[in-house]
Amino acid sequence: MSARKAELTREAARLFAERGYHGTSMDALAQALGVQKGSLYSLTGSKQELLYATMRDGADAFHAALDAVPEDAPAVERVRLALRGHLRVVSEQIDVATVFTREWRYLDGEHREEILAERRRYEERWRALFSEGLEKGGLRTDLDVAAAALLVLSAANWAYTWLTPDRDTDELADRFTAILVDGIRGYATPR
Amino acid sequence: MSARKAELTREAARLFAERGYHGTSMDALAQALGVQKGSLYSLTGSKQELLYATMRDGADAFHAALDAVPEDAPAVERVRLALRGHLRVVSEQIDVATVFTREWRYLDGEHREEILAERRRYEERWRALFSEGLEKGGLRTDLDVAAAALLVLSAANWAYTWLTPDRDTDELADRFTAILVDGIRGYATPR
DNA sequence: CCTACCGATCGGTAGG
DNA sequence: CCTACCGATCGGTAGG
Repeated sequence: MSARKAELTREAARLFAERGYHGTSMDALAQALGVQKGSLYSLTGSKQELLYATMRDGADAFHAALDAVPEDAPAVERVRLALRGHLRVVSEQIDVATVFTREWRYLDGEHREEILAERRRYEERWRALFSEGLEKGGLRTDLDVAAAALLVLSAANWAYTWLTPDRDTDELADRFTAILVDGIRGYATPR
Repeated sequence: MSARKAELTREAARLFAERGYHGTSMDALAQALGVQKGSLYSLTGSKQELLYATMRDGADAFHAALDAVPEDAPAVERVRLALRGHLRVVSEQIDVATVFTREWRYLDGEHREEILAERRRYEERWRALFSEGLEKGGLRTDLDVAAAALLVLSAANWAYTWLTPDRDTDELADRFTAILVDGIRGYATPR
């Protein structure tokens, strides 16, 4: 992939994140790159293709973050690292993460099905984090695994709306984990 | 407001939620109502006005839900009821909640500022729930109030993507609260 | 990478 | 609520 094409893909992600897919015209995209609209079509086949490229980047980044979580670590530790990984992707690739999280519905045809499958698989892997923790021990035995996974992943999926580059995402992930692990109730809990 | 105008607003919310503001044409909206496009303009001044009407409905519904949380209840109970209220709005007005949560950025001018202020105020009220709980007691004294509010409200804000009419939202809110209150760690915590 | 263009569709209006 | 229309813009293409 040429440097120019990479530039186009990056700029497309930025505009799709800022104005939405349907709110971004090929003309605006061309202006952002300093060329005429027609010139874009030597670098990409269509606007849809640019959306799909961003989606693939997002799916790959989020799955790679989960791949880095060690399988043999304690359950609570795995959740902490998974959350760190997710927030790090959002922070370092905010445009890609935003488009992946919010604009997937504007994909057409097979690409839509493919990305939807990636999203489902990602959620599935998060649920496995909790269900494996329950099996191997480390999580309370009466834990509602589905609800716990839904709670954490929901918070993670909303992060693109408030994460700014200046925030320490690792520390924030650890704060979330601390709340999630020991709760908010007001009496001493065992350390 | 005539019944016909209410129908238009409802249908606009539905299409904005399904296809996004920029992905919904006035022609598609007219078709959904079984009239010609030009006829819509006797019921509304513009497409923006329809977006704004939906936003107002959303802001009013979410704030009304928080109004119903008693001020003198214990902190944990207030969080539980606030979460119930939020999820109930999402469940009962899924289209309005979706548009309010996801499409506010496509509002122009003063309406945009107004709705943004409503959203900020809503978040502020959630944070107050936690900070008041910390002051009056009921929450652990070492709680990171900002992180706790961000965690819960983030999860709530993502709910429009997975809440279906068949789910018992009150029960789900209670499950979330249970996890949040006592944590997920695997040893007995005091009841 | 540009110029010039395609048919289709956009939000909105006039006049009835 | 309809018909007929407005200028602007849409994604995309041809030919260079």
